[in-house]
Amino acid sequence: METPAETPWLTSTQQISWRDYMVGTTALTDQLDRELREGHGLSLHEYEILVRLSEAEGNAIRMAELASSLSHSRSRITHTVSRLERLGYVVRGQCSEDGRGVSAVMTGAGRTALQVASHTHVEGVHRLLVSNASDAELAVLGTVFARVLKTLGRSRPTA
Amino acid sequence: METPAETPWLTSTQQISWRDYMVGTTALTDQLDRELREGHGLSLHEYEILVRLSEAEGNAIRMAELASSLSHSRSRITHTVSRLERLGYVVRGQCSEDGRGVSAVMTGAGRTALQVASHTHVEGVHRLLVSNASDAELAVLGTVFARVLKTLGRSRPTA
DNA sequence: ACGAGATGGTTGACTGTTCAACCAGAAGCC
DNA sequence: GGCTTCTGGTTGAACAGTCAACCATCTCGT
Repeated sequence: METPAETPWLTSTQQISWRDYMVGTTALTDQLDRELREGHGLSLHEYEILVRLSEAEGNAIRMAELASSLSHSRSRITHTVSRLERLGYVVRGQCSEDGRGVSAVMTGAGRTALQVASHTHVEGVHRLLVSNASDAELAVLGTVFARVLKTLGRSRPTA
Repeated sequence: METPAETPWLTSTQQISWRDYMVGTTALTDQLDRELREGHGLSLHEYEILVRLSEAEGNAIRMAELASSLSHSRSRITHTVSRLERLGYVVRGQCSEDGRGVSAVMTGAGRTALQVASHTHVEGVHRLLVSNASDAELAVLGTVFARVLKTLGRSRPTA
């Protein structure tokens, strides 16, 4: 922990890949977020929450589970869900079986908003990312980041 | 623009890849940012700016160029450079050849801070990403996002 | 040479995220 | 039962980023 020991410097090829990835990801998420906001007044993060809810049993997911499934902090989820609640797309419900628990539940309006917005979103993902990668390449993205997630394991923020 | 025409829905395989990528990227950048902050009081974005400056002729780059090379808005660069200036790692300089131009110039303290922080950063990138991908896979990341950047072309924010 | 428009950069208000502090309920221990 | 500790969730302040408005300078057409 004291001496950095041998720092494993990246080769210049690796550096270039890393940089393209970093900048490209920034530009991509920025653009998707912008399109969703302009078209539907919904941020990309809000949209992702609605997607998770739409797939869940009873359209309900507990806050902590939402947090970990998106790699967001609990406090961030609290704020974002509050916004969605203000929009009328979600309501909070008490969780049976755990007195502390709170679950976010998607409303009918939320489902409708999601369905409308999904066209914009999916079209964007397709145009910007999917059409720029073969199925094999896209699969590489997926598996690499699945490994990253596994490496990070439970070391995610809990504030 | 009116009818969404045919929305190109993703296959479920594509969806899984997309989601792993999204969540994994969030977790990865979050972790790298955290390590840099805790170890060196520098955000990942600030660090990236210092890297660009360290590679530039005279350790100086114009604000707009910095913005486009990082896919950040100009206003964002203004704010971030101001922070770096407050830290003493950067100073602003008038740009010869263009009266409007301002260039960020890295100071000696900035170079030192960058060198120290680079161990943490590179070690993190290696541990979390590089060691989770073969060279070929890493290259795929790079080329895919290079294509994404090309697709986005000059449609990046300019505010 | 001059006006119209594009580009470069900053500012200030607003929105979103983080962080630390906090309360409430659950779980484990004796 | 009554501690202690851990987990779930919220809160409010501080901080980072966006957005729109703004001024200055450069560019180009005429």
